[in-house]
Parts: sequence; C-alpha cells; structure tokens
Amino acid sequence: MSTIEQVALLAKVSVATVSRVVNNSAYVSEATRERVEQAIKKLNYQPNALGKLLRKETTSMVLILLHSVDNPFFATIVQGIEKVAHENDYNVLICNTYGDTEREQHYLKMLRNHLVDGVVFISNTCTSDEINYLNATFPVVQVVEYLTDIDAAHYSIDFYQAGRDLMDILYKNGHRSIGFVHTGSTEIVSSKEKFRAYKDFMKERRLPLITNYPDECLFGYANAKKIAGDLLDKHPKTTAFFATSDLLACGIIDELNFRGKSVPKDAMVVGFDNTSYAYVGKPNITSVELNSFQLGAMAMEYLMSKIKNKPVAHNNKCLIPYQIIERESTKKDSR
Amino acid sequence: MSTIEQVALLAKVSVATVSRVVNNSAYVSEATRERVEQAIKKLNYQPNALGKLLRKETTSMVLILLHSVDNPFFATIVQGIEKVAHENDYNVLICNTYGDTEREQHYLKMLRNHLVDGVVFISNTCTSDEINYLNATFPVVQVVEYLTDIDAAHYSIDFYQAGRDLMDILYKNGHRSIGFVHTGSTEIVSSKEKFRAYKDFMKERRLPLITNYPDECLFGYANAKKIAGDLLDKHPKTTAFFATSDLLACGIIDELNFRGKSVPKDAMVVGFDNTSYAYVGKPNITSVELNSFQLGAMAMEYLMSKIKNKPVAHNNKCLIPYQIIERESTKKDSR
DNA sequence: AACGGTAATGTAATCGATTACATTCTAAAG
DNA sequence: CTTTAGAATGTAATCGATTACATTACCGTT
Repeated sequence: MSTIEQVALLAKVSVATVSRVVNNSAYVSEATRERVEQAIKKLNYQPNALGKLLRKETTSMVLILLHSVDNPFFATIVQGIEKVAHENDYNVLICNTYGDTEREQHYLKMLRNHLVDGVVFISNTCTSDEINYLNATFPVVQVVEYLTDIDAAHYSIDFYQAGRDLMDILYKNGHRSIGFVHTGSTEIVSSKEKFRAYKDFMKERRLPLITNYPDECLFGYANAKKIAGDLLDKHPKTTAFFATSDLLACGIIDELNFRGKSVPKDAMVVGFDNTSYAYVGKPNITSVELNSFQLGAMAMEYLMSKIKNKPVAHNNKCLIPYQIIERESTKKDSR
Repeated sequence: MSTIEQVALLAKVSVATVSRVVNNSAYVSEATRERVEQAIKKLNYQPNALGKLLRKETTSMVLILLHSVDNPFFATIVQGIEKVAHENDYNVLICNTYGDTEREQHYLKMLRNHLVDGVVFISNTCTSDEINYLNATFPVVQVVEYLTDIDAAHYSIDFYQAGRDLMDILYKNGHRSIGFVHTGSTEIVSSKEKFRAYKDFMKERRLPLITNYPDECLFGYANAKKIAGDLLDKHPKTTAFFATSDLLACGIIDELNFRGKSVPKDAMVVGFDNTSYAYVGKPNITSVELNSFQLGAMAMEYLMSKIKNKPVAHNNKCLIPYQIIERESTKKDSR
C-alpha cells in the first residue's frame, strides 16, 4: 500500500499538494494536478482513512446494534435506517450482540473511539446509567425496543395498547380461555408491555392467566411448539393464543394441528410484527404492523440531527401509530 | 473525551507510561500503575482507537458483505462466521449492499483503508478483475455465492448436483411437466447452476422448459405468486415446481391453493436453503440444507489463516456436502 | 522598477496513540 | 564504595493523513 508521501515523491510535489488534488480542496495548477493523478494511478494510491479520521472528527458511519439479524422483522427497521443514512451520505454497520453484554461493549467501544459517529440501538443489554452516560456524550437513539426511564430518545409503538387490541379481537370472538406465549428475552419493553396488556385484560374480566411468561422463555420455533404443548396439557380447554411473534404463532398452530385442532375453527391465534411468517403460515396470521421502516427512518433522522448538531424535527420520545392486520387466524367464518 | 496526554499530565508521568499501564506492556511500578489508573478513572479515559490503529496495522475486525440481511438464510452463515471470529477475538461488521456497486465500493474502502482486516463476501457485485486484485492484496473469501473464474477462495456447495437431486425427486414421483421459478438476481452462481441443472435434466429427457428464467426475475413473495400464476396460465398442466428458494415455494403453493389445487396431491413443489419458511409453510417444503453455519465457519477459518499469515487448513475452493430434506410437499402418500 | 494581489506550492504542526531508544534509579554483587 | 544489571520512566520518532501559515512565482498597475 502506498502512502501520500510516496505519491508526493513520485510527482515531485509536497504531500500538501497531493492532499489538495485528492480532496479537490484548493488551487492546484492543471499541470500539477495531472502529474499527481498520474502518480496516484501508477502507485494505485488509496488514502488511508485512519490518518484522515484521526485528523477530522467524523467518520460518516453509524452502528446498528441488535440481538441478531436472524429475525426478519429487524431487516425492515434496518432498511428504514439505511434509507435516511444514505440520503445523508452515511453508511451503517450492523452488529449482532446476541444479547451478550461483553460483545455489545466491544462494539460500543467503536463509538467511544470515534470509529463511528453514532449508534442506533434496536435492542440493548446496557444499564440505564450506561445509556444515559453514552447519550450525554454521543449521538444515540433507540428504536422499537427501548429503556423507559432514561434520557435517550426512542421511536417505537404503544405495545400495551396494541396488545389490548389483539386481546379484544380474541375476546370479541367469544374466547375466554386465552393463553399468552412468549419465547426469548423477558427484559425487553415489548414483551413486558405485551404481557402487561394480556394480564390487565384478563384480570379486568376475572379470567385466569394461562402462560409460560416469564418463567420459561426459551428461544426459537421448536420451543414455541413445546411451550404451546405444555400449556395445552395443563389447560386443555384453551381456545385462543396471544403469541408475541408471528413465528411463535406458526409454532402454536402447528402444535394445535398436531393435536387435531384446526385454526381458526377450534382455536384462534394472533401474532405480532406482521413479518412474512404471518402470511406464509397457514392459515394466515392476524398480526400487528409496526411500520418499522418508518420507525427506522425516524430514528435515523433524529440521529443525523444529533450528529450534525441541528435541531431535532420531531419529539424524541415518540410512539407512532400501528395497524392491526386481521387475517384468517381470527376469522370466524373462514374455512 | 480525554486523551492519553491529559492522563499523563494528571498522573504526573509520561504518555509512554500511561500507554504501558493501559496495554500492560512493560515494567511499571505498582505505585505508578496505581496513580495512572486513578487518573484514567477520574478522567474516564478511553483510548482513541484511531491513534492506535494508525500505529498498529490490525483492527481485529472483518467485514461481511451481503445483499441484504432480510434473507434469514444469510443469518445462519453469519453465525458461523461469527463463531470463528469470536474464537479469534475478532468482531464482524455486517453490511447490506443491496446489490449496489457503489455502496459495495464504499464498504470495500474500509478494507483498502485498513479499517478492517479482511472481507467475507456472501454476495458481491464486483468484477472478477476487481476481486482478483483485492484478493492479491488483502484477506478475502467468498462463501455460498462466488465467482468461479478467479483466484479468491470460496466455500459453497454443488448447486448443480443439488438441483439435479431435487429434479430427480419430482421426476421419480411421476412428474413430467416441471416448472422452474426464480426471483431476484440471475447473475449469481447459485441461480445459474440451479437453472443449468433444471435445463440439463429436462433436455436429457426431451421435456419442454417451463420457466420465467432468466427473462423476468422480480423480487419478493408477491412476485413469486404472480410468476407462478403466469406459468400456470401458459402451461396449465404443470404439476411440479422447482423454486429456487423456500419463500418462493410458499408463494407457489399459495397460488396453487388459490387455483384449487392442493400440494402434494395435485402438484409437488421443492424449495432451497432449508430456511424456517420450509417448515412454517403448509405443507412443509422439501428443501436443500447447505450447512450454512459450517460454510460460514470454514470461510472464516480460511480468512483468519490469511490474516495471520498461517498456512490454510483446507482446500480453498471447497464444495461441502449438502442434504436433501424431503418433506410433505413431495410425499405421495401424504394427506 | 517597485508594488500589490493572487495563484500555486511548500513547511511543519497536528490528531492520539505506540514504541525504539535513551536515561535514570535501585539494589545486589564484588 | 564502586560497579552493574535490570527495573522504571522519559523523550521523541512514527503511523498517514489534513491544514494553518509561510513562501514563492507570476502578472498587471502605476
């Protein structure tokens, strides 16, 4: 790899002139420019970003921290973030933390080290204090998942109300034995709020809770089936399920089918996030559309304002409207 | 943000000593160490990685370039890559290129600029010459998708043979009117090889080709249904479909159901990649398991060897075994 | 010829670390 | 009381860029 010095040497000019040619930043005579460009081509010179970044104080890159990209729901948020980033000539780096604090800290070091200009948390394992500290020093924003009791901005939806809306659908369809099924972390705001919605709804109607939450929250599709099976063993008369994701809903339907029950005739199921699983699953699954592209875009807009020290356009603790998408899994007359 | 100089000043030592404390790299007396650590704590000092990286020539980070994380199939490859990376104290940055050359070039600049130590291509838009050049200068590896006529290493499977195996299943089940459905890029080796397998298989048996490939390769689920619909309009007697992905297979099954045909009774369908769609879809879909976790791990092992200048353990143009997973969508006696 | 203005280029400080080399200090050995 | 090894610390060069400031070259005015 050649350096600016080698180029300067070959072109018989100073490094300053080479820099001027590369960055088009000041007067350079046509003849010199030509000579420098020749030298650059000959040496196949690529400016080393480290030198540049060390001098400048900006990188035109932001980090996206999330649990893992294997959830297709996250992909849409990322796309929203990327759209706004690209409009601002920024690029994004996506990092899987797998909910591992140590790994998250490693990536956050990139922020503290000025290797990136800001961070979007789609999920995090930080303490409130830590995010508060980061937020005081660096551009930081949370999207979809967020910590409530902190200064950092967030863009999300009202998971509690969305949860109640789903419960309403099941209830209005006559269901009284409604189960709540969740896998994965119980520490995230979405799962807490969904459960609070379920719990409140059932308690207000003096109905018994039927759930694995939060005692046994394994991960993945196979475990979803197992949990649904366990609940059905304990509460065989359960006729409706609130699953906290579409994939879980698919697992529950599978288990119901396995036990000879058909959806929505014998039991109804709702999911969450309106991912492709919601319409790939048979029957299609009633779900909640979060407008995650828009959420990602709004969060990134906020972050860009912070980075560029401009006033922030919208409220920085923002819950935007969601849509309930009713599908076959809660339609009485279907099939 | 405080610098090493401020710490040195506060602790009344030289920057060299601070650096020694931080990196534990040479003799430092207990008393001094204490004093420096106090100063670090008081100033909340975080070493600026740029300074360090500029001096050192390694970053302990690699880039993963792929089309977009919205394909859950990629997530497993990434996990394999990450496993080996973490074992070597490396971290990975995932970058969506959306098949956009310009964006890809931007990220590759990070490689040329020494912001990362190497690159894993899961898909690329580079020319052969470009990859050859990169490969000559930097640690580079391709996984799953690859360019054939170049020096760079790749880890993948024999898509051609896998395609023929799938065709065999459909053929042995008595199907003669077999359609081939693809959406997305036609420029990638997997789609080329799958199609070649289909074409050869059909031609050897003097059967007519029924396909949209490569004339009209739109993206996504909705388009899959449309394409399947078009093929069925033109060739109503088509009784089997080779879909190049599981999600496509789901779309085709949907369209078949819409037209009153049931799978596998009236028509059979096979997918590819053995993603969660393959078992979420109803009926479950026969697919090809690529062992993508292992592929990712092997590719990253190769990359680590290159980065550390160690001899490479396995052949660097490697096609590993795959598995055909037969499910309901090709089972004659099912339902 | 002297002057001034501007275009063109160069010099050297700077960013924040690491580290080769130099220097000082300490304590044990002779 | 030297001598000396090696522990402890400091000085300054270095990585590869950018850029403030200095300098030179050139040209047109008066």
